[in-house]
Amino acid sequence: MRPESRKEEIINAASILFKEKGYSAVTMRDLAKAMGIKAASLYNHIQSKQEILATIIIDLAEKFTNGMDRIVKSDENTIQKLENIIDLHIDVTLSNADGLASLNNDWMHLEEENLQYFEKMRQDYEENFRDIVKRGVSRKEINSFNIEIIVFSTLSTLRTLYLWYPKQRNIDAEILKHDMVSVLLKGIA
Amino acid sequence: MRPESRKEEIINAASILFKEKGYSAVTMRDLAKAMGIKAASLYNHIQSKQEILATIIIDLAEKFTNGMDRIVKSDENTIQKLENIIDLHIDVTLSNADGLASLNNDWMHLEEENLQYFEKMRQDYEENFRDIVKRGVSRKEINSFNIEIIVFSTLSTLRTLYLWYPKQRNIDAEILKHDMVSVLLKGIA
DNA sequence: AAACAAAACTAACAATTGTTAGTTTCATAC
DNA sequence: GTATGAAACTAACAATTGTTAGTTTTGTTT
Repeated sequence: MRPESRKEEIINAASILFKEKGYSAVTMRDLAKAMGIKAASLYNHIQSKQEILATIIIDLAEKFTNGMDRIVKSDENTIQKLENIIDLHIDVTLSNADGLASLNNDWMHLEEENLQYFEKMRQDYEENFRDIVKRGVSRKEINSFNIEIIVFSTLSTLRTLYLWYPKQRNIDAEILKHDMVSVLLKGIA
Repeated sequence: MRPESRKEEIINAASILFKEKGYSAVTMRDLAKAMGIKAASLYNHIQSKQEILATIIIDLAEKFTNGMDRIVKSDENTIQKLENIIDLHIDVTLSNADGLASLNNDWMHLEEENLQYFEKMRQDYEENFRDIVKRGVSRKEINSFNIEIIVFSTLSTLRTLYLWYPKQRNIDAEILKHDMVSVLLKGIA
């Protein structure tokens, strides 16, 4: 394991605080106290509070974007693609559950270019997802329920994984993936 | 339609602002500007910023609690109960989509008794939900996937409805209920 | 027109905010 | 042991925060 730089330590501590109270409610003094130093000392390592938020969110959004691009390019069928999307969300959630809270709840506090960049990535992601579902319906690979409802219900479950996963003790990632696929794709009734 | 009291107008305006930026990022001056008055004037109608948040969240949480209590007491089967829960979420979402943003994202900024009261209601709600699913599995009314995953995926979809519903133009509530039941209970693949 | 209540206003407060400037501490390399 | 760079510190700033006190406006009722 590569030792964390001081900057990475600060960003990880910030991720946890942002998850608990939200970006706006966390002060630089809160963050400093969590690190065991004074607020001014943070600025030896980071440029601004905003930079911390942007780092957390943009890095994660790019992981999703890159993962989705790979899946879109692949020549698998619809079910396989959906399974890969579920995998992607589980992998990202396992690697940084804290940061996902900021991505989901504090993206609107990004400034300027980063806000636009994020919104573009999110929109593209949803459109790729929707296209996969659409194609699956037209090929009769999945049931022809209202497409928007399929997209919404699946995506909202995957996006909320970060809230739920940490509460499940020692659930194996592979088992989680398998059961997730079952519930989301095969229904419960 | 009963005319809104000034206090209700303020709370509705606050719900919209809280949805857009979160409780902590909305200042009393922001809220006043949205109302077309000065910040100090708000205090002729409300006691504090905190009172606004508590009113929004507690009222909604009680709607869910009361609805769930009715469903639990009923002698319908598991599928019917789940359908009624979906109905409940859709009804509450239609009646106050803005306020649901605060309930979902800003509940941790409630103070003291209200925070405890809210957390108790949320916990009871989830336990009632889980018990219904458990009973459904043991009676073989629904598939025996991992119960926690069923609870989580269904609940996260229903809880996120408030984000998605306003973007769907003129979708009929009855159609929404029907399709929602199909997707959540019968699966998509 | 006088009285009254509702609802707005101005002015200010004490506390907290993100951030900067300049200085000191401390471990490591020479 | 002295030089160096990383990382902490103290002290302060200008702006913004929720809120209060006291006053004026507005519209309705007598």
